[in-house]
Amino acid sequence: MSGKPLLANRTRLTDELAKILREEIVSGKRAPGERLSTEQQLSRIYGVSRAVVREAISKLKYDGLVDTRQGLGAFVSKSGRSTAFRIEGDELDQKDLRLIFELRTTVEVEAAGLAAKRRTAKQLKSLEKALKEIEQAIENGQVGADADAAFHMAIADAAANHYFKQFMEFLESRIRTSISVARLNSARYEGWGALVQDEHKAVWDAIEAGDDEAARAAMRAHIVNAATRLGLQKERR
Amino acid sequence: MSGKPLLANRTRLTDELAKILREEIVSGKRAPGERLSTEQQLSRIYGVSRAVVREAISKLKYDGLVDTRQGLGAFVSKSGRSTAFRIEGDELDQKDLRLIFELRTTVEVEAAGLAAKRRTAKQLKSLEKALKEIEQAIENGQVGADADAAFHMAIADAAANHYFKQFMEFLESRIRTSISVARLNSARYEGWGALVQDEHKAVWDAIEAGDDEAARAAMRAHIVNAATRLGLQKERR
DNA sequence: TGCCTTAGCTTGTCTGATGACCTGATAAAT
DNA sequence: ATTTATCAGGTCATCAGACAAGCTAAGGCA
Repeated sequence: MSGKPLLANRTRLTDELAKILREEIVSGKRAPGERLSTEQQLSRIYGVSRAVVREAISKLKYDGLVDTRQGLGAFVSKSGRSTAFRIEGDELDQKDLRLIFELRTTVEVEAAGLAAKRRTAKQLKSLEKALKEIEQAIENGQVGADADAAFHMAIADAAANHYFKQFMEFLESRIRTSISVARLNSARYEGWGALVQDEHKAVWDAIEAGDDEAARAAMRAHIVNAATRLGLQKERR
Repeated sequence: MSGKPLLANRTRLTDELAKILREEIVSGKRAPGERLSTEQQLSRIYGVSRAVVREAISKLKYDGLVDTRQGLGAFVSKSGRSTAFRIEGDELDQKDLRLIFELRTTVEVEAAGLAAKRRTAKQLKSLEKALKEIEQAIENGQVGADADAAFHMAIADAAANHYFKQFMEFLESRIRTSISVARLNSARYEGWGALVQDEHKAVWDAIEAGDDEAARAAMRAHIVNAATRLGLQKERR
């Protein structure tokens, strides 16, 4: 007997309504500051319960598109812009991945520079530890993706700006699955791991020396090479 | 009687619960893939109604931290990390504002560099138009915040990377209110507007000339100066 | 064994009700 | 007449209970 919706493709009423309302706002159909219909009205208009309406509005409120005030109603917020930075979609195509890598490069390069200037002795230790773990992973023939991520996060720590760290974590986790896929398709060759480790070492040396310009250059080289290895861009220079 | 919460600082139960659950997940207390307590259990545990629990979970689901499946339950998503980048809090203090400015500087500097390399004739026109509008606003004695934002967004357009643009928009809108406050407290003096406009002009010149390094330098100088004017950092150099 | 049914749990949705909060009008006090 | 207190109505925030839809697993039946 059917039982079709085994997949999670069933759209919840809540999501549908949220999508409709969002469209109306971002398209400018509803002006900033304008008051939305009441929950009861929306409930009648779209033929759903008030609970669904509330959850839908809750989403928009969460994104900063609307503000609600008890006893007053819900209003389109002034800015009309989202207060969250999102990267939609599960599977990112090469083009998007390349663009995101561009953003990531920018942030991580600067983070390396800041780390060189600000790193504490303790943070240097963490970096060294991460470096050694990558080395071990490579020796064991593993990919070392986790250790690699730990190294980058240690740099973010040393940059002493938790917004950098949060954003780098976000980007990393967002592209992680796509990268795993790309990694499988990327060519491997003898000495691959040693090459990567040389790049890491260069970044570490610069950070230890407190040379921010060198750290930036080393990190840029590392990420550009990583992108190249993943087939995201042509060889550079 | 009380009736204390006349201010809008009243925290909704929904937000409180969402915050608690979020903490548990990002801190790793709840492992990826793990099943959350049922709505009824959470309802009992935290002493709130199921509707509140549902809205709280809905937020986490929206951020990609949990997945829910009808008849099964709610699960911490595999990555355990958010698919959205947020900056919480309404009023940001000077320290946070300074850190965010650091991130913003990084991204916008690179955007200016990319714009210098990629800008089309049409985008150059848009930039010029925005520049003139700022000039006009200054002549009329206005602050020209909107025109200024338009200029920066035009640069983001020219950078030909919509993730840069989205992120710049996000950061701009996120710190806008805080900046307005800071702006009121910042000292103004004769020739203030002309100085700012000179900085904009320098950025424009470099982008028009296609000189990415000059564009980066000019944008960096502009934002650092802007931060200084807002009292976010000491004079540099 | 292998298929099928069914019971029980969980999320999704609905309904109705109460309390908190805001606005605007009205009544009371000065 | 102006200000202050009170009230009524609308609206969101929260609650409680119920049913529908989807899933799992344990038994029942061939």
